Amino acid sequence: MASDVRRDLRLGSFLPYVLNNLAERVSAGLSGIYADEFELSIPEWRVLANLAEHGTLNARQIVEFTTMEKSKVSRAVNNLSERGLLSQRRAQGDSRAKDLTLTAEGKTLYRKIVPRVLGWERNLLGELSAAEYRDLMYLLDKLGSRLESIE
Amino acid sequence: MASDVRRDLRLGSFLPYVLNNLAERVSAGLSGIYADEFELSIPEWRVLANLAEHGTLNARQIVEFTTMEKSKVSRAVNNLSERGLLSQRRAQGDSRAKDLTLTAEGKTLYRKIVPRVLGWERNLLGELSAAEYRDLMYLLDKLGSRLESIE
DNA sequence: GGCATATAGTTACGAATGCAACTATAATGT
DNA sequence: ACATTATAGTTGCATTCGTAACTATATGCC
Repeated sequence: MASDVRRDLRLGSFLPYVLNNLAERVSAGLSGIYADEFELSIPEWRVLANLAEHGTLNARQIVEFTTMEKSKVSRAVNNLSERGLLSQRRAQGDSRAKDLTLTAEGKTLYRKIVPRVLGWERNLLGELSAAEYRDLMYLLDKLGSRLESIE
Repeated sequence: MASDVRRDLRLGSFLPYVLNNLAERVSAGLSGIYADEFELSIPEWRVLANLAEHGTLNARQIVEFTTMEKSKVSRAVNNLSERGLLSQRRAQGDSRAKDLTLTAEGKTLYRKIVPRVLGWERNLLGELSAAEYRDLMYLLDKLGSRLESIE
């Protein structure tokens, strides 16, 4: 209804602003773990985590999962590859694509990081009840799908 | 309780990951407006919006409100100043600091942008009820304060 | 088959970023 | 008053980033 239309902008209740502030601070806090302790950049960590979760992927699929730029993904993949954390192999059906898979070393590193980041998340969520957590994830998901349909 | 402790990481329900993905996509969508139509970078828009909302501020205060790097703020302020959108004046009590205020031109630009970004937000929030919106903001706020206390 | 178009991934290059060092001024302790 | 430490803001520099151009391969169409 028309009376609901806000005419002035209050940053404190402007969702994009609140969301971004929070996300950046969460990201900074968390990346303290994988940057300082495991020498992974944020893009590298995201590639590692997606490969650990989904198994073999190519770069395009990682782009889809993470919404990172394909050049960013390309560079992160190369860094991880040089460190021996993932292996690349030309895809069977399409020789433009490369199948990316974590090496044993990559999986081992991942398994070391997981409990640390889950612990950090648990600490962050400390004050939320299970119901609140569910609500939050539900609402964020809803916004995510909405965003897709916008464009 | 101990049985609640997750041992494996699922990115789709890992809050930092979900939050960041969403925030980045929201930011990208929104910045389409002030970048393409008004030639403002994200840091410039944030400085502009904070000055519009809070009146005169110095750079340190903008850093506090936005959690941006102070060098980022410094450069955004200089750009806006060169474009005549804000004016700087040495602070009365402290001659290290500069009081920053939007010029008439800055305020005019801001007033042009506000309805566009509010419209965009309204579209994004389309599917959320008022109660859901309240819950979401409440939960994000709660996480924000929690984050402060973590460090 | 052969040409046009689409896609996977890389890379060159200019712009933006973050950190640390720096200048200038203020506040504090003795 | 003087030395020490803290703070406001700027800037140099190396790194990271995003865009666009590029190579190579695949797909669709005639």
